Amino acid sequence: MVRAGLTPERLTQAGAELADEVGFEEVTVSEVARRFDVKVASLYSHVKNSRDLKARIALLSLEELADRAADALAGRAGKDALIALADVYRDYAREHPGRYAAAQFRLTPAEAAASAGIRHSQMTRALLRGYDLPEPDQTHAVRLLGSVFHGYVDLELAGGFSHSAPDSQESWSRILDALDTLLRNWSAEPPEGDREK
Amino acid sequence: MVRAGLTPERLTQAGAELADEVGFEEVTVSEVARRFDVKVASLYSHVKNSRDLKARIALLSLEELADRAADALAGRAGKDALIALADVYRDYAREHPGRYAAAQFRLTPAEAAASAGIRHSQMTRALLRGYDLPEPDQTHAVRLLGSVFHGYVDLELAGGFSHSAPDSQESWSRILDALDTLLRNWSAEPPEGDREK
DNA sequence: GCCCATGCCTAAAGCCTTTAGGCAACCCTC
DNA sequence: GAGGGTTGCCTAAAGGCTTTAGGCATGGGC
Repeated sequence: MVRAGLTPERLTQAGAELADEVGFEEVTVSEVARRFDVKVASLYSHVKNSRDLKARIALLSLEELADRAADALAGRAGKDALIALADVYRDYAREHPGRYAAAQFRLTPAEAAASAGIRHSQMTRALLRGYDLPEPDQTHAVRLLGSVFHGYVDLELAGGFSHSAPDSQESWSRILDALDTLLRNWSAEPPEGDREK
Repeated sequence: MVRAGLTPERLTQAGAELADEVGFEEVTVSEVARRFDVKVASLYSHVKNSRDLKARIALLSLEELADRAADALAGRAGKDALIALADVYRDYAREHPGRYAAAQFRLTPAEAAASAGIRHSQMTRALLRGYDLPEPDQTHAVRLLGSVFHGYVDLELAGGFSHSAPDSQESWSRILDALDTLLRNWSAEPPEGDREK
């Protein structure tokens, strides 16, 4: 019998495609095996278990996303860069919903440390150089941007903004405008926290 | 043999507790049955299927969250209200991670329409009354707040901000300050979109 | 006190995961 | 080019979750 030529990479790739088709949660070792026309047990020499397969898909997705982000950021700065980066996340999520969901997979600290996750925060930091924030604030801003990008994309994917005016693209643009303004005026704010609670 | 007294409500409640213990994804009809010391098949007279159970947990969580939000908002306005509402989401997610995850469950449009999801957007809108935004912008702002709250809480829960300075509480406060400023100056921005792309 | 409805049970099929052990195909060496 | 070892996929099997079908007994109502 002809060998199927399974490798962790090919399985991961197939898993990623499957994720985009049926949703990341529905990715199953069995279904991947079926797609290679191979018995399920065969996959277990290439992948530790179901969780391992999913983690690999997550790592692949983070990598792809980081590559796109790096591309988008090249040669841009300021608001231009902000919009470009934001659109990378949003577009990726729309093109590859399963992979995007995979990118949210809970990796172990060790896996996370070795993942492209690092590149993502580095790129956000690079982006923020254009806004010139002092250090503690830069981290706050990184977290803010991460939250908005992730939160918006996630809600949009969940169907939160569909079929209700104004359309999502408009909100997205307006929100990015607002973030740009916010970042440009970040320091020019009420001197210190007069926060309650 | 003594009857266990199963009802959809008690099953949902048990499911919610289970979710907080083991994670929403891991909630299983079998495990809930085990907790009632009852055979699995018995649950199927009270709950349509696994998906139905999860949807009920989602609805319960949305309801609880909305109740808390309503409480927190009562008698507050402006930044005070903003912080109170934001903290409701964050605190709920930290106290009940499983339920919080459940609140993100993809409901059908019909279920969503009948859920407390509506109350959530209404409350955000109520909160924004304190900032007095004209209509299209109000919707944009609702979406922005939803994105930040959801995004931040989600990333924090995923462990994104743990073990790295500055601590998460500080970023959270700073981000809410920034949002307040942003909302107060929302209209006072660059007249019209000079956005590219 | 009887009777029916309801509630939980047994049984069973289907699908997924994971491990163990086996045979055959491939590659490398002689 | 043949032998031999390694690697790759297979069969077998156990265990878990889901879901449906059909049965018996409990418990409330008459």
